[in-house]
Amino acid sequence: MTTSTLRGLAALRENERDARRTLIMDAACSLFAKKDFKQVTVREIAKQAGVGVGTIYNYYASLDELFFDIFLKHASDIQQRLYSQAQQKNATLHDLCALYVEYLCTHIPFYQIMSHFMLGGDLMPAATEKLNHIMRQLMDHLEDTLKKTGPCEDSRITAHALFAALNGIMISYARYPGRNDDEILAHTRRLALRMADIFAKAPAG
Amino acid sequence: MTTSTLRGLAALRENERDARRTLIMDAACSLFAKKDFKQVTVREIAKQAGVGVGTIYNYYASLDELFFDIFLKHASDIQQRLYSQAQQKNATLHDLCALYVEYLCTHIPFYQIMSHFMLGGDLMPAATEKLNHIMRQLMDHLEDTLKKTGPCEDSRITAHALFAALNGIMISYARYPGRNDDEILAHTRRLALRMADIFAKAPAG
Amino acid sequence: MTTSTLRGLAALRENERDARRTLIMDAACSLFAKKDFKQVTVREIAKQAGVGVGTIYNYYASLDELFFDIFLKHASDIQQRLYSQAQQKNATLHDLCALYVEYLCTHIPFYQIMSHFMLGGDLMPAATEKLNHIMRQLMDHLEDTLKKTGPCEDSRITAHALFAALNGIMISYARYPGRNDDEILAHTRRLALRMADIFAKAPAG
Amino acid sequence: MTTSTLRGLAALRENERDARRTLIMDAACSLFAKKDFKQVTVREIAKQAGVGVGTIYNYYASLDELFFDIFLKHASDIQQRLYSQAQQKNATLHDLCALYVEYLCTHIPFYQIMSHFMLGGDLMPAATEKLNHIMRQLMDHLEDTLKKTGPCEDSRITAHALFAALNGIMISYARYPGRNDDEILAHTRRLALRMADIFAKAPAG
DNA sequence: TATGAATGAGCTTTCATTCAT
DNA sequence: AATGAATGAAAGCTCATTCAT
Repeated sequence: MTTSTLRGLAALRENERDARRTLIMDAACSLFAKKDFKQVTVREIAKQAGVGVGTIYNYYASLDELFFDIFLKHASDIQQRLYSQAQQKNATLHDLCALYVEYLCTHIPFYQIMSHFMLGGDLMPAATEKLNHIMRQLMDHLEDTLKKTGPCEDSRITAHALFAALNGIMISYARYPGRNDDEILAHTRRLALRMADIFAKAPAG
Repeated sequence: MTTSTLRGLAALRENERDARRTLIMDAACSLFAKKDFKQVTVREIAKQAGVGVGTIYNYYASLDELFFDIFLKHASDIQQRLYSQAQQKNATLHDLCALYVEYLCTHIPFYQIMSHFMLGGDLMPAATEKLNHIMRQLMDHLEDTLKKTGPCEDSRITAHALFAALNGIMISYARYPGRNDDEILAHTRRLALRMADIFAKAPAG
Repeated sequence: MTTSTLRGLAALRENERDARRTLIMDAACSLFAKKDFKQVTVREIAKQAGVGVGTIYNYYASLDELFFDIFLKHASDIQQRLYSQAQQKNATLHDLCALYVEYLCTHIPFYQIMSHFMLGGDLMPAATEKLNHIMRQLMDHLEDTLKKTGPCEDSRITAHALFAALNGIMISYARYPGRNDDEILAHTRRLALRMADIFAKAPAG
Repeated sequence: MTTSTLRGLAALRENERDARRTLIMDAACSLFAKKDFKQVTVREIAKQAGVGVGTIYNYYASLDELFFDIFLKHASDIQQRLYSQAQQKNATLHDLCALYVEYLCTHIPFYQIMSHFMLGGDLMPAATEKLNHIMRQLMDHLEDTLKKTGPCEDSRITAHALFAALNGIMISYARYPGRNDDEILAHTRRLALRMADIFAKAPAG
């Protein structure tokens, strides 16, 4: 058996491993549609994924790690979308805000997980680093867009504020009691656009 | 025994009852300092409060009810502070934003509970109504302040946006991993002020 | 204050005490209509009776004692009815059986309590003695009726058998799943009459 | 691994599973000797069985299900015995009655559980069906024996009456206060035989 | 590597009983 | 005598995690 064959096998195995992880993540996500992510149990995930309970622990050291992985996947997903949007001509701050909030609004579990880790979860150092990396990228993107929109002296802090403001729309209105999904989507979208308006006119600082 | 004596006794008992409720709430809050509010158990609260487990159920039908009561108490508290601030001369949007965010920042458990109920908690109808009432009051207050700050056509939606933006500061930075409490307080305060700047210049809509 | 006055007062108090006990028993019985007697709580009884929880313990040392008192009351009640029936001309074994089973069938909680004490309850000596006394009276009554019905050498054991047989109708059919109350009453009644037939022709032994 | 090996393994597992269920049932039954079956707790059963608490819930969804399973096992057991007895030559109604009552008398917990489900327990539909099935079988057996014993027009209702009468012996005398086990066994046996006498001479109806 | 039965600490909640008023 | 708030042991049950196969 040659070295290159070994490398090929290893790659294959790595691929398989990733496929399994994705399988498990997807199973978990599909359960989030039905219930609060904190109520989803390992057993349910295993059943949904069609694997044994123990198998999950071959891929994740704990449930929290699985949840964090799901978070990363979504974060990467949204980054991708924002980047794609930016590639298009004339993409404005409005578009960015709308895209971001719509994404959150249609991926509530992602938002719940993010909240979980930001408000109470104790992340491991490795996770913290990854989180910071993602945040920095996102913040860069926001800052760039803000700069294109208008002059802004302290653009970094404004980017932070914008990020906060958009997240806040979710926490404040994503499950407003007594409103249905369509009403909520309409309201959050409207707020996102208003937020873009306001930040577009943000004073130089 | 005269009528007035009876009334006195009843009042005393009512006071005592309130004192006990406060005792229990305070015990719960003090535990929130150490762990996520969802991880706090009845037993711990009872021990902290120096009462029996059963006693708690003499005052609250369930843990969720206790948590909601804590939420109400804090919501009322912050309303009070905002109102007091507004009474003072020259209270600005900056002051309001700073006060609100500082309050949240120094009462994280309150924010966690709010998030819990807003993101996933199933509130009973009575609770929902109370929640809506509080929200309306707060929104009125924000709207008033915005109007005083400058012309604003669609001031209600702007108030909603401001509320969301301030809450978002918390979710986004209140427990930013790798920073200590002072740094976080400084950062959130700075963001609150920047947010006030931005909203003060909000376009008429 | 004279001795006779004191005696009058004492009697008054005794009456009042009995009235209270009856009040409590009736409250408990009215709750039995809604749920299994084992599920009825002291709190509920107190509320239904319009007295404080502690008051019940002024009249009964424990819940079991209350239940036993209820049992005694019903036992006495049914004795009374059987006795009245016997006073009438031409009262037959059929009448006795029908009356007994109908009584049980319309007083299921009584039957449940009886079962509770016979199958598992540890009675205090005093209670045991009372129970035996009642049983002896009932057995005498059954024996007398059997003797009137026909010659029967070992009439005592036959009385025991009849008593057992009638109770058995209840345990076996009082809550037969899938049948409504009327059907059950009809079936148990029919069985009671058949039982009377059979025992009326009981061999001399 | 061949198909037959797999089948072997599956069978082994099924056997193991049954063995575990039996282990748990036996543990529960052995506790019934000491206390009312309603007072037996999951923890006690687990300890007695030498397994963890959670293990029990791997085999039964609830305590009630375990109890019902115990009931089924005993019901099946007694059916078996009655059937075996019937196979022998000259098995009479006396033999049947004696066997049934003796079985109940030496398996009081079974009788308690039966009473529990018959008097108050809410059975699931599936359980009700099983219960009815068993009852029908037993009743068929009683009816057959009665027919062999003598002419009997309405033999079904007489079978019902006999079943009730035998059960009644238990509820009425199985734990008669003040008598020891031997006395009780002797008395119930005597009553069972008397009952057989009486039913053997049952009028045609 | 995949499995899933076993585990037991841990949860919320109930409720008979007590006792200070 | 009447009260009802306080109590805490005890209940049934859950579920993340482990580990022998």
